[in-house]
Amino acid sequence: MFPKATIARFPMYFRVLTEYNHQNIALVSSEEMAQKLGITSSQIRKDLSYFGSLGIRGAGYDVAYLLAKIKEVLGMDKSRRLAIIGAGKLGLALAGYSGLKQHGLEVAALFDTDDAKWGTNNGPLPVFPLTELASQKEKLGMEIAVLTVPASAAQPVANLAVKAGFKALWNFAPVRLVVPKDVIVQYEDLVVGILTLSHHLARKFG
Amino acid sequence: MFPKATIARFPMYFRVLTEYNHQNIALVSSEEMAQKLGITSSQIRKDLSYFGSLGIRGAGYDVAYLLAKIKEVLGMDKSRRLAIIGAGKLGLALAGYSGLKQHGLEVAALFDTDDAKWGTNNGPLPVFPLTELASQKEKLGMEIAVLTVPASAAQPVANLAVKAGFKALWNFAPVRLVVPKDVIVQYEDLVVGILTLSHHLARKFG
DNA sequence: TAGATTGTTAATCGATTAACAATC
DNA sequence: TAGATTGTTAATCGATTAACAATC
Repeated sequence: MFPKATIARFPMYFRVLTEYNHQNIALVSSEEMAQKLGITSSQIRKDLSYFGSLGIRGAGYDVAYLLAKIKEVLGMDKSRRLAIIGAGKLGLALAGYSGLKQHGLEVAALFDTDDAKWGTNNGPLPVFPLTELASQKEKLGMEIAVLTVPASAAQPVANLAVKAGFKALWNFAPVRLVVPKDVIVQYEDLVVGILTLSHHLARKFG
Repeated sequence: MFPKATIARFPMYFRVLTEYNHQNIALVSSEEMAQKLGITSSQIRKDLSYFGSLGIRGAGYDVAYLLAKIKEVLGMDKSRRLAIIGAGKLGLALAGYSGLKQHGLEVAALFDTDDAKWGTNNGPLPVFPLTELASQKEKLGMEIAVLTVPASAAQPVANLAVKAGFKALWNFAPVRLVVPKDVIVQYEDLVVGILTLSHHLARKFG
């Protein structure tokens, strides 16, 4: 629909606009934002233009208005609830990650097959048996399933999430998932970034 | 130098080849890998071609040879040591993340300004005062600094890392860092993926 | 040799950027 | 009106894909 590179930059726009908003700056030009973000002002204007004529010629962009628009595009106008499946280190770290809440995302519960993890001992959030995924989804109104399980468990867990009615999966396991085509999967591969660095180091220093 | 999209796919190639290797499969075609990875065989052949003529016409690719080559490209032939700066939830989760070790990356130590975190109580790895960054870098041979600190601390911490001699930074704080041009920064923005999902949900269901 | 699959070219697709008319 | 900055077009750049000659 919209260029995915454009959508990927919106969180960055959201943050810079939030900052301007806190500083009570009412108007900002694409050039000012570009400088701050290290990209071109053309790119910002083009990205925003996909969603209408959001600025004021000769003046810039109204910070509050643009912020509202960006929240709308990113689905942040409504608080989205997440289910984290896999209460291991990564799952628990994400559960406590403040960046999620700052972007209107709320972890509602964790799930695990390991009964030693069930309950509310691991932090402020409850860990439920994986078998309760479907019922808790309805009860707590969760929309996105976060997969922080070992690679071998990812596909079966994805099947359960699909059966439970989740239409969006955020998958941290390095495994291609097979899902019905009305279900979207976002893959998060943490090693790509650091291996890119490793590649550059190897090129430069061996 | 090489297309960054190509380098970003190499970790995926590494994993699929490791799997073939474990299954004692000696030869594999670009088409077989493509099916498994959900991409085109053209793309695989093109990606690999940047690094030489790595396959055997009519036969495919020698798994062990290609694996060695990919490790070399990604700098995995030598174990790279990481310093994690910021022993919060995310830092500790990364410290214990098995995916790093599986890709030849070794967390050697954590650093924090909070004296309550110093020592070896948080797990198998020591947490040092941030003031020891430079001395421990030399002692432990760390090359990559991982920034898991709050946004407000990111730039000062990056300055310290640069002063300590780190030439590669893996930055989880949503902040553009200013560094000398011989220092590479890889930005990791965890909210991009999930906000992309949120965007799709908003489009489809409101 | 016949069959298979690579490596590479050329075409296509998508994303970025420069430039400027429109307009506040 | 004069100055500024948007929104949009066209040019450029980079990445993907199809097709096929080269060759095992």
